[in-house]
Amino acid sequence: MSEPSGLTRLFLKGRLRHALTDREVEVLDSLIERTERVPDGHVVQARAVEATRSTLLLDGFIARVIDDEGARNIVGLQVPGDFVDLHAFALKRLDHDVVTIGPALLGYVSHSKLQDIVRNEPHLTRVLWFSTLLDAAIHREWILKLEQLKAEERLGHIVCELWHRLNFVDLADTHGFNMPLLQTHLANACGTTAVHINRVIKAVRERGLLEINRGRVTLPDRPELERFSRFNPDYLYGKGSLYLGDDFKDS
Amino acid sequence: MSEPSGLTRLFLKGRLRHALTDREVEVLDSLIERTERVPDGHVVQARAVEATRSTLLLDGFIARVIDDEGARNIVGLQVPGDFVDLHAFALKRLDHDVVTIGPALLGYVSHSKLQDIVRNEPHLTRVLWFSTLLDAAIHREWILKLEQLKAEERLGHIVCELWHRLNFVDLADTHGFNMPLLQTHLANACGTTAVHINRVIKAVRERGLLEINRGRVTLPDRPELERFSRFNPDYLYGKGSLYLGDDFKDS
DNA sequence: ACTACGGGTTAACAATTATCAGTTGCACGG
DNA sequence: CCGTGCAACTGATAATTGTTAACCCGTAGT
Repeated sequence: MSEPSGLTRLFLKGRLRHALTDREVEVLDSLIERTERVPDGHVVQARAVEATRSTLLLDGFIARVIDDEGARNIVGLQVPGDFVDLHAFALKRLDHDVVTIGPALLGYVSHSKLQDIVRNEPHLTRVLWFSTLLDAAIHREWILKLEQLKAEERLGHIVCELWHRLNFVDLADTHGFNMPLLQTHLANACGTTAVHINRVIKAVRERGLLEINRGRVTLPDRPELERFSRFNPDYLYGKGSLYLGDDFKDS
Repeated sequence: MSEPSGLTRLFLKGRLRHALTDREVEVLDSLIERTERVPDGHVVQARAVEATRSTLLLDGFIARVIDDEGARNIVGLQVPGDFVDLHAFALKRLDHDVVTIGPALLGYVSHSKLQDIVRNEPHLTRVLWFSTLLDAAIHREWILKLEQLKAEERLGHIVCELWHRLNFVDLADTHGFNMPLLQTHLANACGTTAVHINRVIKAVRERGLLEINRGRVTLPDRPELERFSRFNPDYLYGKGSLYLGDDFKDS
């Protein structure tokens, strides 16, 4: 089950992974106690329930969801390599649900093992901390997007973000990427309605910037889409971005 | 300068502070190396600049700001007791600016001292981690608010949030609270324009739910405003909330 | 083959919010 | 005292988005 390649090989790939020593990578891999394949709509971690483990997303997509009077609202998305509820380790109970979109492969890490990391591995602890704050940086960009952009730009923005995040883990190609999100999900994540997102998808397609069908997203002219959506990938802390320096050489 | 009461006495007050031992409180207080009074608009930590210290907000208000083509957009607010750029310790460089709104009193903590904490104080480390994730939880609620609510409800929501957060640190009273935010700032944080927020303020005032003038916010009927704004304070992880259990007794 | 269903699509109309172009009121410096 | 500047406020109009109510089109099941 735990191959030489390592179950955690996508964790922070394209970001801070290079700051990990070989030993730390081994420690990380040894954390995963069990993997599980789960179906669409599986609740990985429910809000308000005391968490005793955290989950690495090995394959598939996951949404952070907050219920608001019956409606399920997406407040975040996760892609393979993301430690989807690592923050449940520090928070103990989440304020939201973590739910799969489409089937997914999960790897579980008990909090007692994380506890050992915090006690014995200061550098690794800091890297784990970093990874939870990466989500917060993405949250902030979503806030900006929702405050500032109109629906067409929001759609472009989220698509660009997904492309970059998938590209970090080698799941995107120059022409686009695969994803299981329905128009409903995109609408939800863009703070608009299914009807409107449909119009918007059409409009952006007619600009020649974006194709979405049957789980496949095509970006005929990504640079132009990024310009159009006022997208700048720096906030993703990718290698070479403005915000990811060489500051992790030291402990 | 460092009184017996302690400069960090507001940190996590009303939340996890009770999980700290007396010794840990002492350690925390010893972190503050220097305090400084700064004017309105002071940049506490600039984006993309390598951070060597973090800042505790002792008095005043602070905004998290992202520039987008000249416009400064507020993506978060901080109140006294908040460790406003603690996440710069794990991230090293921030994706946004941290800026005072009105004059403020700051307390500085060097990252080398935080480094010592991470090495020697696993429980305190986890509490600090918790405090950064609290901001992420607030980010998520803002995302929900921007996705779901209309301007009147957004305004009510942000005001309710501020009341609760200030109440944790004893800076709110039953009738309201003081704050230096202008209508421009509120508009910004609600993802709307100054013109529109002005109309919205008027409308909510006419409902008898809210008064805002000259830095004073009055809430004649807070429970009703919370209902109106679909506000539920659980996400603030206050004592007694659904999400803050007794899970921190252990290390 | 027929039906049910979920997701995508469209049109007409209504509600919300942005934009533009001001006015008012107050505080401050000269 | 006057002028300047900033914040608050307002009206008219345009743009964006929401709502409602459909229809289309595959796929799965009977």
